[in-house]
Amino acid sequence: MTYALVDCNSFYASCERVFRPDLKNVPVVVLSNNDGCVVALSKEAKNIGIKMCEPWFKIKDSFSKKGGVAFSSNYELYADISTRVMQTLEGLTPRMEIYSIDEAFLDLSGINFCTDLKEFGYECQERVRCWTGMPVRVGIGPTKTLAKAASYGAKKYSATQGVVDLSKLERQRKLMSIMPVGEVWGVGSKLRKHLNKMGITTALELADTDIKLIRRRFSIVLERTVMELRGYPCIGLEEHPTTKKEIVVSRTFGKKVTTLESINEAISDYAARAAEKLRHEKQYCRVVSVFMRTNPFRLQDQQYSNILSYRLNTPTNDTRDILYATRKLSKKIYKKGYNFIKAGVMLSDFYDKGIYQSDFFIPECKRPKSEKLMETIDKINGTGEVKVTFAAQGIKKPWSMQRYLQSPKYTTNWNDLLVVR
DNA sequence: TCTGGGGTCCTAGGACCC
DNA sequence: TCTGGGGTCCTAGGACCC
Repeated sequence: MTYALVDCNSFYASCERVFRPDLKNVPVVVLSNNDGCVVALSKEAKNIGIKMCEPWFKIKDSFSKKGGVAFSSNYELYADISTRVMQTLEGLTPRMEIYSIDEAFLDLSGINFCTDLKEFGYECQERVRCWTGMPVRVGIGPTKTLAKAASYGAKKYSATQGVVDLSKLERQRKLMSIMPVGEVWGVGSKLRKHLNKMGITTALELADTDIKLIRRRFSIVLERTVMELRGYPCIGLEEHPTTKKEIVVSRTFGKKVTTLESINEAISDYAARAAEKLRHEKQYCRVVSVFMRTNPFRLQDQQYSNILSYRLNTPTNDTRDILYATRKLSKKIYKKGYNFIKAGVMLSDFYDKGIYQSDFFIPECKRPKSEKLMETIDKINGTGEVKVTFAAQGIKKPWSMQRYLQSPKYTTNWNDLLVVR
């Protein structure tokens, strides 16, 4: 096998730059919801010492003084640019897997017979840059884990100009010998600490560790990672997205919420969004859960966190059924006298349409014309600004998130089209 | 004042069955 | 004196990913 991992450089920050060429060479950061903390940063921002996940309020002043520019998250823009990048890549290979909003695995089997793989990598870069304005790097290897490692090398060492080919064993071992084990795909902070204690600090040392020992001390997951590092593919290409097993919609509130009424509004809003996602998956759910919690960073506040589930008699994807369940649940777990900062809705136990075991003793109560109604709502809400909502979702939504620094939706809203004077 | 959101997979342990 | 063995299913929790 030969895989290529195509990875966008500082994806969100690069998206902000696509329509703002003046930001070239300027430190750029993108913030999480409510302008909470840094979730993406350009190379220039890294160079002036900004770190991933840093709370914005702590670095705001010094960052602006150094000439940096910050943006609130603009997911409409990022999703659209992502689609363009993926469409461009699809033209370069017969088989590919969209792995995340900013990464794709390409199957290069066969391509290595017609062209030099490194050359192919540069062609990829050039085409994506030309067609979408997005800078990418390309890592190539015989397994997905090695392709990931190659991408790490391409990011870390500028001499590679963003393309690394690990087809050859000696190249694999050379890079792995200088790659910290924590950078390996599948090794997180907990595993890293554990491995370090055993004296394993580089990717190469992990690759050379006895496989039986790995299986005994850890699990089959790490065993696969080790085999992949040795060049034996254990993780295949997933071309077609699988149906989801759960759907979560949760948000931190723009400001603290104390009354059941407001928290109910927020939860109903998330429930409606979750139901919409469920219908998009063409699935029906049987279990609905609700959770809410206070702000753990406010040590002076009384803390409370709870989650509760409700099992419906019949799987549904009708927003009204889900709203009924979430209303019951939030009433049960809500407690007076607490400052809530976050809540969420979770849907699980999915079924395909009409395929489920119904209860012998409880008569089914199907809502009339449910499908047509939901379809119509989704259609209206999918077209633009005008939204049909349920009364429970509230009107003013004082709890909704705050985004003070958002860029225009250049590619998805007519009013936000770029104007050139 | 102020700290994100959305997923998957694996394992251990308990309940329960014959 | 002495109390088995084998299996499934479900759930919670932990780890990882972007």
